[in-house]
Amino acid sequence: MTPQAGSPTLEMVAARAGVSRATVSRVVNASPKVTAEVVALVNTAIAELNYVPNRAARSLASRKTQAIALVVPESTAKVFADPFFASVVQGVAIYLADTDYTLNLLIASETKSDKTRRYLLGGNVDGALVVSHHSGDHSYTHLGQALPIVFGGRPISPDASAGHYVDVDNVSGARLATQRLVDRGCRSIATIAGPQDMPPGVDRLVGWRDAVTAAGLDDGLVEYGDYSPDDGAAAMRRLLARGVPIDGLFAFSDQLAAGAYAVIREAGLSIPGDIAVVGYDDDAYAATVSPSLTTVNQAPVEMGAKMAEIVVRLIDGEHVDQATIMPTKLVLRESA
Amino acid sequence: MTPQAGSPTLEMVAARAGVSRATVSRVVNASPKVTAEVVALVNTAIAELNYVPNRAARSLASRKTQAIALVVPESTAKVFADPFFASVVQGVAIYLADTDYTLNLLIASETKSDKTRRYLLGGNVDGALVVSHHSGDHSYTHLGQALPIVFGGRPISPDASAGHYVDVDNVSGARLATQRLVDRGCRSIATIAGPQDMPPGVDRLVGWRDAVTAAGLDDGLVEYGDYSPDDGAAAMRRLLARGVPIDGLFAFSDQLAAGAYAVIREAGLSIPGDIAVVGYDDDAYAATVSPSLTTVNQAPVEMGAKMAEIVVRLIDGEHVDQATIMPTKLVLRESA
DNA sequence: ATGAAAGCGCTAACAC
DNA sequence: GTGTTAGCGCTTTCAT
Repeated sequence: MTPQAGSPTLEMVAARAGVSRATVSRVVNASPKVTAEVVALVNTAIAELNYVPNRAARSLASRKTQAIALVVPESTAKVFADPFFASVVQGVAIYLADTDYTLNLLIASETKSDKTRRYLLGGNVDGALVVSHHSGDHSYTHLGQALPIVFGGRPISPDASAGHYVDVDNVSGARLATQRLVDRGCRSIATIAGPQDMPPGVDRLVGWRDAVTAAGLDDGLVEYGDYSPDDGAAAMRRLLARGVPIDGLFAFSDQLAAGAYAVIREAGLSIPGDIAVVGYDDDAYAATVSPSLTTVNQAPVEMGAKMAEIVVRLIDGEHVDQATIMPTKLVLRESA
Repeated sequence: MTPQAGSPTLEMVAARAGVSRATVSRVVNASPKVTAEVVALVNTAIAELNYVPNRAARSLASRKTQAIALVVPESTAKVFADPFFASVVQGVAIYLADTDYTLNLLIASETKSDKTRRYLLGGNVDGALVVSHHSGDHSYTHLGQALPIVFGGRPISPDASAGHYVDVDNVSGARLATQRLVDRGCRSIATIAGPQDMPPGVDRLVGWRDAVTAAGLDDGLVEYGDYSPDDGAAAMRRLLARGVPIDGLFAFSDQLAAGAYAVIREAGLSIPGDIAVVGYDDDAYAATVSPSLTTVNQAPVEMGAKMAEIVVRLIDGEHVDQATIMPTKLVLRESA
């Protein structure tokens, strides 16, 4: 119980176990070529001393940081307000908690984006994860040459240099949602779509159109909005104003559906009686609202975990496909 | 433009600037005693070489990590699903982005809580932040002796050893909410309270009671729930079943209020006409629902920033009061 | 004000 | 299988 300044070092463990520092290092790093007896000896010393390896020293010597950066563009700072991204972060963190990697959370403000760049290139991390609202915002794409990077969301135009990414299958998610409407007998299915300048908006529209035309229905009932309840309400109003009867609605987000709900009620129509509706995201609102909303769940936690799994494999030098698409599932509730 | 393996080192900068490594180090660390000319010289070399100091080496030599851990107990993994915590995390991250500290996000699973402990004590970080749903869960409290720690949320029974914490003023938040009801003329104000085994629940009840009794009203209209919409609905049903007229309701969370909304409508009562209601949290639901919900905003982003500010000051050896209480504000909307 | 030199705690050849 | 020996890139006395 000799009082020691600071924490015990590898050298102290070596002394106590009566072996060399190299051997202790081997044990700590689970090298296969160390006698079982020696391993036991060393582990005992480690336990007695309550030894914890010093990361800085380890990184310096091994030239590995055992750290992974999670970059969140500040414009997307609401990321955390968005349950989808919050869950992605959670998935990443939980996955990494089971590895020896540490997670460095970075808020990359636009103004000093090269502070982030320097950080990533400065040898502070072994790899990086980038999540953004603007899946097109791959301003870090070219860093992919310098260190393993995995993006959340598909780049606008995926080319060879776009790097690795994990995306959600928006096309089939939307198709699933719309098919549900078809299956329950809807014959006039409208959609409140999102902006067409970003992949999710484009893909979901494709999915909706796929299902609608496959069923031999009209694919003209489209109005656009920007994922907010207000936009959803406005779009629904325009849809109703067309004068054509509508018996099914697919909204590109639960928030958009929220706005539509209000307008449908105002019009004296019932859900799902007169109009069945399906949303997208499976956010907190979906389960809470009345009637509860049938919606598409994108398994964001799994997506985050997958992203983390991929950087780690990339760091280990493994080959990983450029694109990884996560499946979506339909959550049936009362609205459709 | 000599091709160099890896990134430029301090030594290379020194060579290029024609000074010693010590001098470069001084410039990098903004030491006051270096001639302006030399500083300029060195900075030029740094810029030309695109030099970025190696963190590991720096930590090893200085015995500082320039990193702060943000610990999130896994039981609270839904933290990210909870807008309040998500915002706290955001506040922390944004604050630290402006400092030289790096943020290490840790999900501490109960099962291997000492992996976390070892990490914190292993010299990996200079300080730590702990946020938890169970503000009573201060299982890391005693680590406060070993390194600066700041908790989010007040400990069950704050004593000298409880360490530093930042909390929201739940008492006055609840008082504010209830007073609003009093001010608009409600004479029979009920509350759907949260569990009384945690500080927020206790404090908000105190605040409600304060305001209600100060107005000379009955303080018996209390029912409990666990912050979910379902519990809110059940509690509201019990409240209505009492047979006493109610014209005002204070719910301990917006989710609780969501449940109450449904029941109030079922009963054919209007909001705020028959019953005015005030929630707590100002979550996404509050603004979306109809009528929009008057609620208490706890400024979670500011709370996160404050926590970060405090650890940094603690790390710098400054004295900081054990408790820091953040103010809350009432957000007026349609429901009250 | 600047330089020389001695490590910080660990890993990684290379010997044995 | 285990020990020896160099560093990894930086900070920091201590001289000058």
